[in-house]
Amino acid sequence: MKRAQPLRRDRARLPAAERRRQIIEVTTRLIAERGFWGLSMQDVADDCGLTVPGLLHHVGSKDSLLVAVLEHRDEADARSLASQLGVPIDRLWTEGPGLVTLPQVCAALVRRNAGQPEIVRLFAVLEAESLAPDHPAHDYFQARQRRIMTTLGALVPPPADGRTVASQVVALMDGLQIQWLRDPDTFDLVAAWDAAADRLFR
Amino acid sequence: MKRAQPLRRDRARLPAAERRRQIIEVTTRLIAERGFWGLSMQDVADDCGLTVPGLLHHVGSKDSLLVAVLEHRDEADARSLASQLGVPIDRLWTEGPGLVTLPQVCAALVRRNAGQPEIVRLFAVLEAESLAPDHPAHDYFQARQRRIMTTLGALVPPPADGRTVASQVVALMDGLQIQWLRDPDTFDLVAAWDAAADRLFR
DNA sequence: AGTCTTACTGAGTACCTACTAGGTATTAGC
DNA sequence: GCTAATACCTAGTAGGTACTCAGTAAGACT
Repeated sequence: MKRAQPLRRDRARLPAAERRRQIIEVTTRLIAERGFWGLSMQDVADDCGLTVPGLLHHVGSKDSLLVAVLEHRDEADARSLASQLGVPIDRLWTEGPGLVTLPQVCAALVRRNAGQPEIVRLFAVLEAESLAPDHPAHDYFQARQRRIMTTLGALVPPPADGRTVASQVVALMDGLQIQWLRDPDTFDLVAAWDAAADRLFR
Repeated sequence: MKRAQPLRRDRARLPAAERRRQIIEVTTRLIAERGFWGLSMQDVADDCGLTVPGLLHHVGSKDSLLVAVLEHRDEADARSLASQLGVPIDRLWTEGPGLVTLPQVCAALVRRNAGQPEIVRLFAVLEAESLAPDHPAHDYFQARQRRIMTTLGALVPPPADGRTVASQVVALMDGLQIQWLRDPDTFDLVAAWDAAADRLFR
């Protein structure tokens, strides 16, 4: 992580990996602002300090750029969540009961999200946009929802139905996040979640 | 309300009011599918069986078309909700305690929404898109959120904090609706809400 | 120093964007 | 049946869209 922002306009030829990281970072921000339909390759290229064909050289197409952004996020999120809970990444989802509880995971998730509003907005916008079946991220988000429901549901102790609880937890988190994003200065996401969690978990 | 769907392609000259209704109906569907950034006047015109200038003759501009759609929805929703609760429209929000309870309003809302997935999607997509400050519906949704919080919060009995509860209720509804929209065939919105409401309201 | 790889550009394609100006033709009122 | 209002069209503007092709030059390897 060197300086990412003060990019040089005058002929900055970067190694592919670094340029790709920059492109994904910029795209993440722009999708959060305008959605995927509203994203233009021109804008991405401008913010990276290169031309549109130069951008396409790295990402191939607009659709595959979106996929790259999503995959990058999932990877980073899993890594961060694991370290925040003090659990090795490969044990994050495989272990069912005992290792971590659902309230713990949620608290960690919310606290992480509270620090990166742009990423949260990216997912909020794409989550809604991708409801349309022909959206390039439609399948991705459908699979993601299934994955989240099963993995979170597995953390719920037997008496209650795991999927139902997971569904409510996810709904509440998503909804609170949107309210927070609309009014980030006066709405305290962490406090709102903790209050809601008190009600939801018995 | 005559037949709205089988529109005639061959020179159908409609009175302004009727054409406007059709335009709003079509636009509602298309925004639900693609968002506002992804909406094109050409598509709206095509689905109405007229040209783009013909469309602009009625709505003026793309932005004002969006405003018209939103205003139309609010109006229709208020009317429907009032009749579903057996309350006159003007008394819907003005009366605080006693007339209707929060769980009642929520149950009515969810049941109505369960019957119009396209409208729900319209709001889900626009709600996320309009988080960006330069979105034409940004102010509208900010005002809407404030309005909903105060009016729903006023229905909560004194011991609890109205705005907090309202915030949780709205979050849960929004979140469950998205999950439902992603999987409308197997996800039962009304059942999911009733289960969640049981947990949330004591 | 020379070769190979590759990050990147300039020019161009085919098409879509919202929107305007000015006109036509259908309808409503008298 | 005439006139006025208006629903709608054709043509055009100025600009944006993703993407392709062929070439240039910077860096790495030998």
